[in-house]
Amino acid sequence: MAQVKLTLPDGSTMEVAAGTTALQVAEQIGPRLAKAALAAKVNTDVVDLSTAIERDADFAVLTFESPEGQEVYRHSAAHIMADAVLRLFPEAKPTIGPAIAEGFYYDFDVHKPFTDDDLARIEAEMAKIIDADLRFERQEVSAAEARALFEARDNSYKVEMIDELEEHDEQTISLYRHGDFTDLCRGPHVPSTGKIVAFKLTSVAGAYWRGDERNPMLQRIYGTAYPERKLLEEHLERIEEAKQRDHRKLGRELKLFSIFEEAGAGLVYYHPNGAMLRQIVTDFTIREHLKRGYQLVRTPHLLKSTIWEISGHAQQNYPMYYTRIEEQSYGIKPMNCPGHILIYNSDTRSYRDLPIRYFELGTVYRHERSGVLHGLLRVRGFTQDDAHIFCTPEQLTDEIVGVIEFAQDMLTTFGFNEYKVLLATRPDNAMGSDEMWQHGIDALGAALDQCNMDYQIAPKDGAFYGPKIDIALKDALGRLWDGPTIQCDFNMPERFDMSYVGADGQEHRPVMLHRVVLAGIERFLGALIENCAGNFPTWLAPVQVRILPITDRNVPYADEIAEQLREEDLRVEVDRESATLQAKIRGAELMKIPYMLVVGDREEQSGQVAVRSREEGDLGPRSLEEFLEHARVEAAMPHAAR
RNA sequence: GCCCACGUAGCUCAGUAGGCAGAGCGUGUCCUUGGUAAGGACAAGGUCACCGGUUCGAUUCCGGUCGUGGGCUCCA
Repeated sequence: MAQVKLTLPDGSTMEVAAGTTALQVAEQIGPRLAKAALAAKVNTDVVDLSTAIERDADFAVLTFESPEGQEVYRHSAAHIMADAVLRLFPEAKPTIGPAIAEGFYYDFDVHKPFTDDDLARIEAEMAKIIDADLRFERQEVSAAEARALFEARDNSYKVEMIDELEEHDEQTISLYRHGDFTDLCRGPHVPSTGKIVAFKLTSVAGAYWRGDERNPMLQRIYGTAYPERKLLEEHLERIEEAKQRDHRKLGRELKLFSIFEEAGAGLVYYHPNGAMLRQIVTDFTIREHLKRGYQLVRTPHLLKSTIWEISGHAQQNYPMYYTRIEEQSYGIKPMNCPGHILIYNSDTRSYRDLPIRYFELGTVYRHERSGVLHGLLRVRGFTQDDAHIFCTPEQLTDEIVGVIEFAQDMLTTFGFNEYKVLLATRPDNAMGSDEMWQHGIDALGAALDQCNMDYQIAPKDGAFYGPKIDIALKDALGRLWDGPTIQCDFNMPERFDMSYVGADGQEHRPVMLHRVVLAGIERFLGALIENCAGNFPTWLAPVQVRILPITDRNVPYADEIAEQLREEDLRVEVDRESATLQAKIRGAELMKIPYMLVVGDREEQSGQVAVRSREEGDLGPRSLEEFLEHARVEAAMPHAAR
């Protein structure tokens, strides 16, 4: 019998008889691996363990350790869930059910939404299916056969998917069956339902078919699955811990901000601590912009609606607010670009002036739909660290590199190490010539490469007016929120007839870049709070030092120390409560204040302070000067890493 | 905006099968003046989100509005 040569992930090779299944290969490598095996990877294809290997290939056994293995595992769990749902609700129509980052979901068309009680029943039914250890079997049929199968079940969703597969020239349609449940599915799957050890259905939600709100709303059940009970429990604990870092919870506890129901959804009120935090962040941002050759500008919140007609926002029905002043319609700005363009256009610009970089902490209002509002992460009124760069086509790549580096520096300085970068390309409804688009995309891509950024292409995800780079930050629960963005704009310069005089004495159209680094300050603060769990580094902490007098006798000394620290521009407060030292320490710890200075009779006599740090606890007594030497450094605004 | 769940004291939450509303924390006063994460006593705090309906009577049941949470979509 013919032998085939397999190259394993460690680079070693092994020979097996042609026709050997992936599972048999795993068994030959080792019994433990075979037991943990969920699927296999042959060259670049992820396949069932029952797949026979017919020719030489790169070969890897996939376990739960690998992302692909997790995906297979959870996708199989989704099938089991769909089976359980159909057993309990025979009229339900399964649509799609993929694995996602931390679990899986399945969308069903049902007459009545699922309740929490239903989830428990579905879980119980899933347990039965798992106990029965039913084999997952792959079956390949023609599109016609597949269509007949799902038409018989009156499942138009699956029929629609089969039609699309056919359009994409798929030769055969694969089905996966376990027990009496058969689903349209590319696969692969784990060998049998018994492989699923620990699972939990976490929530029900509405979701539109294909994510389009014009389509019917389906009922989505979310769940997750792990090969060990312990891993599932750890996952659930992680979620609990993440909830402790939720910026909405910390915002209340640390007295940072409020959103008042009676005053309007999505509108933020900063309390003294939050306003201080915000001020430090924006002061820092302004300084960093000035360092990088940006010029500060400032534009009004109201512009005549005629401006929004020129910009095109009015015609596009951009979700903005309008008001009337003496019979004139005004729009409340949802973005700052028109204002910056007016300033640019107020004078004749030469190529020698470019690039021009206008920067503004611009407060904008957008009518975000009620269902999407979320703490500070999605609001209706927010302030952007917004800039517009006007440059020549030749300057474009350098300008983009400058912004990417700026964004990297700022994210690093604020402690964000995890983010996702997307380069969005031309959508179907785009305006502008192919050349312009290609120039923009090339410039963005070249800049990303020059900055050694890992990025993914988001095809057709650009704005209609130009391609863009989006950088997304993660919140406590791992959800992504758009942060820095750099957008090329081929539309506005046309609409506002912008120009500069070139070296040739002719008028030219400048290239325009929209960019935000922190993005929405509100959103940035929300992400910042979650990222550091409210333990702001000393330079950002709204209160840097709290002085804790042990008895009322020591209050005047505490005040004296506070005065000296304020002279040094430290943010200090004195705890005057008639409470025990323990209680005062607890209070300061709960407020996550970086330094506590305990002052009692002993300190008063020696002229010292007893330092306690949030991170390191009791550091013992020292002179005020000694504390200050250290605190001055920590409290100083950093120079962005670069 | 759409689907589901929810809205009781400043916060976290009990409770009322329709009959005068509860706890802990926090706050105030008093006592206590203490040495590195909660000292004690007493007190004040609620049109049970808002508006309407059913009812002898609604915080509780029904409808609407506003808001919140988890999703969908969109976006900084």
